[in-house]
Amino acid sequence: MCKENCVRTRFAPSPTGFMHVGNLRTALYACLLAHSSKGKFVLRIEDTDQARYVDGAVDVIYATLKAANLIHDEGPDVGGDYGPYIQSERKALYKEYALELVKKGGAYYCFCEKSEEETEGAGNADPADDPCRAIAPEEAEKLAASGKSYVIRQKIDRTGVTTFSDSVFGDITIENKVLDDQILLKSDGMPTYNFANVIDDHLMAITHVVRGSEYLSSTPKYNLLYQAFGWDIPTYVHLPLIMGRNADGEVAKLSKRHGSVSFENLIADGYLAEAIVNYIALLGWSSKSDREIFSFSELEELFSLSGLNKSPAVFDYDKLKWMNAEYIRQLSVEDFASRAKSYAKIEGTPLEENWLKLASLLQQRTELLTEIPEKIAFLLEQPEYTIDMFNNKKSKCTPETAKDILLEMREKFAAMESADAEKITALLTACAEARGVKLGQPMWAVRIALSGTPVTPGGPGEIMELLGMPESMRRIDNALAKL
RNA sequence: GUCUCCAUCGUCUAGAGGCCUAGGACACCGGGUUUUCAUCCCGGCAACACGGGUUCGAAUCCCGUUGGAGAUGCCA
Repeated sequence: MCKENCVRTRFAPSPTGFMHVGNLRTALYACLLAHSSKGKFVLRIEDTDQARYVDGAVDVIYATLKAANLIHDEGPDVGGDYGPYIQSERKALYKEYALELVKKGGAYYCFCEKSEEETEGAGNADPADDPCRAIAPEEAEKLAASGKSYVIRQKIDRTGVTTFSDSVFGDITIENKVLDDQILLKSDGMPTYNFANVIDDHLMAITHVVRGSEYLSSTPKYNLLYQAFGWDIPTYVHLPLIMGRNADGEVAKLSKRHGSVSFENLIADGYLAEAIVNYIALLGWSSKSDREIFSFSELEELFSLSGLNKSPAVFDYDKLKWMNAEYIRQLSVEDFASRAKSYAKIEGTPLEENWLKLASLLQQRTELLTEIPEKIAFLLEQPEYTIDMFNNKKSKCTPETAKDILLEMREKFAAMESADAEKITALLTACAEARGVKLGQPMWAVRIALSGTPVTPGGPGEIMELLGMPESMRRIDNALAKL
C-alpha cells in the first residue's frame, strides 16, 4: 500500500465524446508513471465548459481507458478518498477558493464585458489597465452581491520573472510582464480549466502533473497560483506534441484533417487496441533499446521519465499499420477469429460456420481488420473474370493448359466424397508430376476457376473446403464453359 | 507582433566529448524461399539544419542564424 510519498498522477480529460490519441498518450504515460512506482493513477472529469457538454461522453472515456488497459485507481466510477472526481460536482469548492484568493490579494473581481475584439497582434494588453483592478474589495463585493455579472481574475504582479523546472524540458524562465490576469472563475460560476486544475491537483494530492507541452507557457501562472495559496508545486512532466502532416507537407498539432485521430476511429479503421497503445507509447518515449514491441506489463516495468523526448513527433500511420500486423500475427487463431469476426461481415452467410478455418488463413495476411471483407468477397460471390486470367507467366499457365488441367481435375474431384484440402493438394501435386510441370501450374488453373481472383488467402484446397463440393464443382464447370 | 520551446535518415528514434566512416525500426527499392498474395530471410537507399566558438578531439558543450511548433480564450 502506498502511503505518504507515493506518486499520484491524474488524467483529466474533458468529455468531448471522443479520445484524441494525444490525450490517450498523456493518460498512458500518467498511468505508467504511477504504476511503475506503485503509485496511484486518478481519473478526473473536467466538464467545466457547459457549452461543450456531450451526452454519453464520459462513457466513451471509461470505455477507452478500459480498452486501452489503463486502469485508474480513483475516479468517478470507482470512487476514492479525494472525490468527487467530476468538476461540475465540485463547483462550490472553486468559488470558495477563488474568494479566498481575493482575500489574500491574489485575485480580484472584474466586471468588464466579454471582450470580443482581440484581433491579431493583441494579447499584449496591460492588465494593470484593467479598471476593475482598482476597485476596492468592499466595493467589488457589494457590486457582485447586487447581481452584477462578474468574473474573478488572477492578479499578477508584472514585475520580475518566474522560473520553474520541468522534468522533461528542464528549467524555463518567463518574464512576468507577458503574463495576463487570467480568468479564474467564469461569469457562470464555473472555474476555468487553469484554475480548477490547480485546486484539484492540490486537493487530490497529485504529485506529478503529466500534460502536453502546450501548457508550458502558462505554467508560471499555475505556479503563481500555488504560491498565492501557499501550496507545494507539483512535479511537471510536459510531453512533446503529437503532430500530423498536412496535405501541403507542413506539420501541425494532430487533428482530424490528418486522418483518424481518436482511439475509437482507429479501432473502426481496423487497428487493435494493443497496437495503438504500443505505438503511441513510442511517440515521445524510448526504452533506449532496439526493441519496439512491448506488452503493457513490459511498458509498466520499463517506463521512466528519462526516456521522454522533447521534440514533437509526427504520427505515422504506416508504422502503426506495421505494428498492427505484428500484433495480429501474435494472436492465437481463436483470439484473432473472435476479434476479426465483426469486421468480416459474414453473419448469416455460409462462411460463418467455417469462420475459424477462414480466419486461420486470413491471420497471416491481414494488416488491418477492415481489409478482411475485400479479401473474402470472392468466396461469397465469384467476381466476373475473363479467360485471360488463366495466363500466368511464372507457372507457364495458359487458357489451353488450364482447360486441360480442369478437365482432368474435375473428374478426380467428382470422385471425392467431400472437400479435403490435403487430398486436393495431393491430387494437384500428382497432376503436376504426371505432366512434368511445376505445382504452380495446376494450382493456378484451379485457383482462377474457383475464385476468379489472382490473389486469394489459401490455395485451391482451402478454397474448396470453404466453398464446399457443390459450389466448387459449379465454379469449375463454369470455368470450363468459358474455356 | 510578443513570449516559450524544439532541431540526427521522408517518419519514429539510439547517441549524454573520443566506442560514430552515426545504430535500430517503418516506408521505399532490389534479391531469395513459397501453390497466388502475405509471412520469412538477405541486401540497398537515406540524417547529425547552417555559421562561429570551447577542446588534442563535438552529432554531443556555448553563442548566433535559419527553420519548425506551441502559447497569447469567460476552450480544455
